[in-house]
Amino acid sequence: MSKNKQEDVFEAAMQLFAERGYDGTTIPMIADKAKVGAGTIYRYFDNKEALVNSLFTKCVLQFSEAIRSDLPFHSTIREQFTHIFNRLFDFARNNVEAFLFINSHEGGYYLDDHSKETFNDFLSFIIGVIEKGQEQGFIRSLPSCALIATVYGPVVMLVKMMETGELTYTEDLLKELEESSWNAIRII
Amino acid sequence: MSKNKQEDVFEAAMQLFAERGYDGTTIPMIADKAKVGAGTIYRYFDNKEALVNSLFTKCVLQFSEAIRSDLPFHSTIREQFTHIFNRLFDFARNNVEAFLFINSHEGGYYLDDHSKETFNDFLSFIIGVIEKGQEQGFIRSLPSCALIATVYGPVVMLVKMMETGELTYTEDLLKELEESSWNAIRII
DNA sequence: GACTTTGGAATGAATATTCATTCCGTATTA
DNA sequence: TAATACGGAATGAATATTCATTCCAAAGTC
Repeated sequence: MSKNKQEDVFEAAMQLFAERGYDGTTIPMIADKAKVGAGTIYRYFDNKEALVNSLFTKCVLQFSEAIRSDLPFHSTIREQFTHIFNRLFDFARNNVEAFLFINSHEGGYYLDDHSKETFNDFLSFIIGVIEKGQEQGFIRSLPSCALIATVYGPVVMLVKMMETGELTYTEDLLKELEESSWNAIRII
Repeated sequence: MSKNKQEDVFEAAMQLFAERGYDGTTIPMIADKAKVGAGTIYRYFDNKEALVNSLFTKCVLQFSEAIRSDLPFHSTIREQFTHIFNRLFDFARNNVEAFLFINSHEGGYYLDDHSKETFNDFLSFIIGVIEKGQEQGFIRSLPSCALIATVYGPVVMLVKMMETGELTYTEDLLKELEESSWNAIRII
């Protein structure tokens, strides 16, 4: 029998939300998967919405931390890009459900202000890096959100493809993808 | 009073599904938005699943047709790429809901074989173009699905951003984005 | 140490609510 | 007028949420 029921609920909810979406997942489904009573979930969370918001911020913070930690601020933009791209992919591969959960629930009508703010804080950090690269003349002068889409958009799809088995991860593939992404945003 | 109720239902369902997802959208919501009675929906569709599948294939076929028509088969790959990229963006901008609906529902557990097949047919066409480009030595030797992710992933995010007002469309932006996408997949 | 008390955690059956689907009286059309 | 389309209330199933009860580990008592 598990010690930390809240963690069990988080884990079960994350898997189900990632797979079936917020509205496609019922509280009994979560309870079953977490092996707790349905009522137990309400000891930890006010309601289903509070659960999804709590889980969302938790995942975003983990994600943010994974990308931001150890960023080589004083290296070249090219090296910073490599760091971020690799961390992004590492996180996505090691936390597939969390990554897919974040992407499929970002923008959901059930997210509260705190969830949105947490996500935007993370985006601001990335935008900062991009703008420094642009000032230094290495990165295309596209709107920063367009550059984020250029790099992040493919990663989301690629991770889904790896999850379904359409695509197999190798280190060489990662290197190719990184180069490809860099070519997309750099000034050539 | 509208003449074509089925079309009204399709339109309302598409908007709601695109915004709130399949499970987050109720039949009464669709009926209200379409200004028909809930029962009327069942005159045209067996049930909610039949509706979403019918709408999905309809949207995919429109999308597919928009991309495939007039493709300059005998021009260079670079020109074919321009054609596809521009058509893709045109379709997405002129049919935002259809485009977002397709992307957020592709892979849904409620899709039937016919829906999946329709979508895969379209993918096969794109893969064909990619492989020809690879044979000719213009396109990176990445798995074709990875190349699709590289081009398509950003478009999905960009269209969402334009929808929320984060990003504003201009012809120059489109040109920049096309160049950026091409740089991502071409052999440099 | 053995026994009792206690308070919070956990449960899952019961309740309240929402939703897909049906049904039937009315309106429209041919 | 007969046939068909329509609307929206009615129905029953599914779902979120509550709550009376059980369980259990730790504290208190002898």
